[in-house]
Amino acid sequence: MHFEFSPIAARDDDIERAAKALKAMSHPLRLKILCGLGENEASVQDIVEYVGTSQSNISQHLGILRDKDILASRKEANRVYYRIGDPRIMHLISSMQEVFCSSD
Amino acid sequence: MHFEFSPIAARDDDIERAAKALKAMSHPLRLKILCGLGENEASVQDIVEYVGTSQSNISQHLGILRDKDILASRKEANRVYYRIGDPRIMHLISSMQEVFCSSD
DNA sequence: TTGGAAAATTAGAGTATGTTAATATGCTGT
DNA sequence: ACAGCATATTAACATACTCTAATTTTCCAA
Repeated sequence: MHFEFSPIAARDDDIERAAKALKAMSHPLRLKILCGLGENEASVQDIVEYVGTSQSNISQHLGILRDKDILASRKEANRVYYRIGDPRIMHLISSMQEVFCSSD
Repeated sequence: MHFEFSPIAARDDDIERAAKALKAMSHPLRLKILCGLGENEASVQDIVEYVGTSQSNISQHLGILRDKDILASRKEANRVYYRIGDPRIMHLISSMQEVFCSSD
């Protein structure tokens, strides 16, 4: 093996963690939720309107993001507000925007 | 709707493209290949040894990454060499390393 | 041109994901 | 306690993924 592996190497646990997070983010609706949220928070209803699908569907997607600690939630009266919980995830989303969004 | 959506807004096509790319990268073996490659290139055999699974399995994962234009390939004699084709993808992988890898 | 290494393809089975529709839970105001 | 809105959960079905094992293709060397 004459070449150099792992110039950007990573431990296998890091790989696993990253892959799980990416997988959770790699659904169009979930990614839209994350990009739409940005630094703000929004209620489930707000998100339903923004994304444009059923309440049940959104709730399930939010559950996935919450379970993976990508979103944090806060209950206020009748409503539940979601926000991006981890600043590192926020950073990653910004990077993805730089890579994939043409808006300069 | 009293809050601000889309501080990091993105067009739906951008979201779709990004989600597809993320999905392709969000498998542990594929992510390991990408992180292992970095700026270098490697033959299929090298990758098989590095990742540690069957040739068939690696070839299928490489095919997925190639189809999504995440990897480019080059044939030399008997072997096929793969590398990260898109500098933007390279940038994204670096960002992910910053976010997920503890190595400082 | 034949043998063998390197890589790709195919088929099949098992598992996971995503959607819809229906139902349940929880909270608020009265 | 009750009515009604907001959110979560469940079940069922369809689709997509992933792995293994077997086979095929491609290329080089003798």
